[in-house]
Parts: sequence; structure tokens; C-alpha cells
Amino acid sequence: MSTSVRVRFAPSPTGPLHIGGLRTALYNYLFAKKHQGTFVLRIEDTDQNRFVEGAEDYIVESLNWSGIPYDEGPGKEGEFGPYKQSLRKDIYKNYVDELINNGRAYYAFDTTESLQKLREEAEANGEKFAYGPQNRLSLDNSLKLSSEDLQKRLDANEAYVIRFKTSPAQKLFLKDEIRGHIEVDTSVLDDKILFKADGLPTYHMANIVDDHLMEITHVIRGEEWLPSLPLHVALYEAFGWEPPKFAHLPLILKPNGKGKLSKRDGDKLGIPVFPLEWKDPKTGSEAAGYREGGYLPETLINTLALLGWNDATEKEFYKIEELIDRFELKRVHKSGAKFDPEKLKWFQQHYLQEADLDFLVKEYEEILKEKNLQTETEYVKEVVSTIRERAVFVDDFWELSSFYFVAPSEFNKKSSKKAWKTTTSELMTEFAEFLSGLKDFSEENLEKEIKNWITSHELGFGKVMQPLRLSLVGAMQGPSVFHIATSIGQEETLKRLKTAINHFS
RNA sequence: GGUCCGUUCGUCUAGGGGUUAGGACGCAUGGUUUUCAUCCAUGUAACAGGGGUUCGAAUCCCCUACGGACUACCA
Repeated sequence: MSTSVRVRFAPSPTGPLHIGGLRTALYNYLFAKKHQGTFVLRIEDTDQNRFVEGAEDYIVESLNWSGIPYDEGPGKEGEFGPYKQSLRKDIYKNYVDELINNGRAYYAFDTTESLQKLREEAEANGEKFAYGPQNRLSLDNSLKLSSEDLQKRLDANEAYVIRFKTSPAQKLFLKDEIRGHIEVDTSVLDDKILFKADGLPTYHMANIVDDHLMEITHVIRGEEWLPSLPLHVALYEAFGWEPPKFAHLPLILKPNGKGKLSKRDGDKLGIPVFPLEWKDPKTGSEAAGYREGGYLPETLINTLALLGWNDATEKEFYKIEELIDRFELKRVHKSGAKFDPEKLKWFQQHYLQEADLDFLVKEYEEILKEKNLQTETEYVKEVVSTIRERAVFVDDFWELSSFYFVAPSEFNKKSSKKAWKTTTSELMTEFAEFLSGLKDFSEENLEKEIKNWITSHELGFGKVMQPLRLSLVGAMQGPSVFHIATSIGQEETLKRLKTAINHFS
């Protein structure tokens, strides 16, 4: 009997992985690693109608990019495979048969149409139709068939489903690791379908069998599964298996208003809801991803980790190892959390500052290359290290540093008005002459010389520095003017000064 | 409608019988930076409502309101 922790993330390959799902995966990962356990990825593809091409690869890639790779799963076969439910068909069949044989499940021949009709009738009376203990004997199923009649219909290849025979009026005491004890009366349960007419199990069936066979010790999943917890516990009981521990995670809600975070909300606020960009193979619709949006995986992980969990300290920034070290299921919240784009941005800014300089340089060089600029890595490195503190994304670099590479194409109107007065052109002409005579154009010497020049001319610093900045940058922004001038060089500095003087004269 | 879950600053949250109800994001103000951003400092703002229990309730209990999930031959 093994006691090591085994958890699973069990998404359905019906489309891109939502960040709510990614957080579920993250918490599973953290819990597994914290306990030196195993993080399993299981693909729940028992619904053939909803299968979407590429979704499985997307899930795997998302996990990898986010830095929470799985230990066992598709492509990483362990001793509990296969890890795709469509490949486990035969396994489930044996287990349902077991349930039928011991009277905990039965065949039902009711057609979709006949059930639909019953549902509509009930609704017309303001009631809700449920296939269960109250009415199962009046419906078309094996409970009222002799074994010969049943066999006859099965032999005739009549379509059927297999339903769980839920026990009437019994109190079920459930325990959730996050929410504590929950008491449910089984009389509110219905006879859920375990096996569909297409020969594949439903989620409920497959999930119980797989979790048992894969020796899953803790089921950590979204809150939307809480209502089916009684069914799942009842199934474990019917099989005589010991159920794993359960933990249901709160939802991630939209920033403003109410309800779950959706793709629409993301589009509206300009934040992605998916880790990676996704293009739907059927509809062709595209959805933005964090990776392509320039977010670092650390940003997403840190944000998601703190959305519904904290370690009771005032710490805000966590490396994945720190999360693993401090994560506790008991400290996961019960209530849903609204996603805050502002805080996301704050984390991103932080992680951009922490990012490896060489990595940022490499990324920026890609952008510069697209702009057909010939650059030297050392120079780009110098530029990136001085402007990165102003950036949130690598994509901000160009706007913040274009003047290190090319002359400004225009002069900001407001800044021009403020910095360039009527006498400025004359002054700057004289100043340019002075600059052209300088031998040592290093940042240090430049600063010293310029300051001396200004003082000896009995001028205010702003009188010279502001037009100089405007000439070199095109606006009143950016790093030290001396740094910029030294970087672009004496010749280019003078050229830009002349351009500005001509422009404003 | 039914079942279940939830509710502390605008947002993420700490606190679980006696606290000036703490922190972070945001926002505002000031400082630094002769620019801008960063950075730093200060400020802003909350226990959903009503009943109990108790000397004392944000904290325990009940009710109400509000929010959410589920209610498929989907997961």
C-alpha cells in the first residue's frame, strides 16, 4: 500500500485551456511537489462530439510554458497508462458490468426524445424531471424486465445507456479539504448515466475508475464539480473502494460585474484568458494568449497562485520553489476571486525587472531585426539595461529607446512649446559649436563640460538641457541626456541638434 | 424553481471572542530624478443587513439579502 501523494489534472480537450483551468493545474502541481508526489495529466476525451483538434497539444504546451510540467501523462507513460480515456474504453466496460451484476446499475432504453418530452411536461407543471428512485420503475429500463426479455432486447441491438441506481433517502457525510464537512441527502440525487449509447463512459464513471486505478490520493478540481461529489462518493461506495480526498477550488471571476471570467471579458479589457494564443480549427476564431502578449510565465504563475490562496505572510512575489514550499490546501479560499488586470500588470513589471538581461536583449534584437536595424549586441545590452526599468513588456522597449537607434521623426508639440522659445535656436547654435569642439565625449566628461558651459554663460539648466533633450529624443522623456548623447555619439548628437534648429527656425 | 457553496477597503487578502481591523494593487499628495518612468514616503478606503449568545462579536448561532456553481447519452 503506497502512501505517496498522486494528483491529477484532468482537462477535456475541447478547446484552449482557460486560466481557471491553469490555476487548477498549478494547485495540483504545487500540492504534488510539496509532498514529493506525482502530478498526472489525464485527458478526458470521452465526448467524441466535442473533440477539438490540437486541444490536447495545446494543454501540454501550456503546462510546459507555464513551468508546471506533468510527471505522468500522454507522452510520459508511467505504470498507470494509458492517460487518455478514449484509449481506456475496455477498462470501463468491465467495471460497469460489475455494477450491473451487483445490482447497483441497470440498463435503460428510454430514447432521448421520450426523456425530452418528459422534461418538457414537468417544466410545464413548474417541476423538474429527474430519472430516479421515484419514477424509475415507470420508465423503460431493465429493472422491470425479466432477464430473458432483457437479453432479447440486448441481442436485438437496441440502443441503451447504463444508469447508476442511486440509493433512496440516505444521508451522505462528505468532506472537502477546503470547505469542511458537507451533508447531503441522497434523495436529491438522480440515476446518472454511467455509460452512453456510444459505448463510452460518462465523466462520472471514467473519472472514478481512473482515479482509483491510477491511485490518485487527492482530487483537486474546480468548484463546478462540488454538486457531483455525492454521486462520486456513492460510486466509490458501490465499488467498495476507498475514495480519495477531495478539494474544490473557488472560481476565478470577471474583474467587474459578476460571473466567471470569459474570453469576452478578456478581449474587452485587453487581457488574455488563455496561456497561449489559440486559433480554433473549426471556426477559425482567434484568442489571445499570455505568452504572445509578452507576459512572462512567472507573472502568470504568481498572479494565479495568489488568486485564491496566500500563506498568511505579507510576501507578494513568489518563485515556483517558494510556492511549493509554502502551499497548503487548507489555506485555499472558499469564495471566488475577481481577476485584477492592474495587479497582473504590476507583477509583470516586477518580473520584467528580474528577467535575465541577456534574454531581454535577445528578445529585443528580434524586434530590431524586424525594423531592419543593424545593431551590436553590446550596444543593445547597454540600451536595454538603462531603459528596462521603464518597461512592462519587451514590446515597450522600442517606444522607450528608439532614439538610441534612429533620430526622432517628429517633435512632441507640447514639449516643443515648453522647451523651445524664440531665443532658443540662437542659443543652441552656439551650444552646438561648443559641443563640436569637445574631444572627450564620454558621459562623465560631457556632463562636466556641459554644466560648466551653462554656468559660465549664467544660464538656467533648463534653458539648455530641455532643448537638447527635445532635439535628441523628440519629447521630454527618457534616460539621462548625457547618456543618450554619449551613446549615439558626437556626430549624431550634432546632427540632431542641427535638425531641431532648422525645424524650429 | 430545486440542491449545494460563498460574502472583510474599488480589487487581491491578513485577522477566527477584547486589534488604532494589518498588508498589496489602484488612486491621491509629497520627495528623488534639471525630463519622463522607476524608486521612496504619506494619505485614501472595508467587516452585506437584521436578530440572538456573551461583560464584550468582524470573529460563534439563526434569519434575510445578494452572488455563484450545478440541475445533459458535456466535462
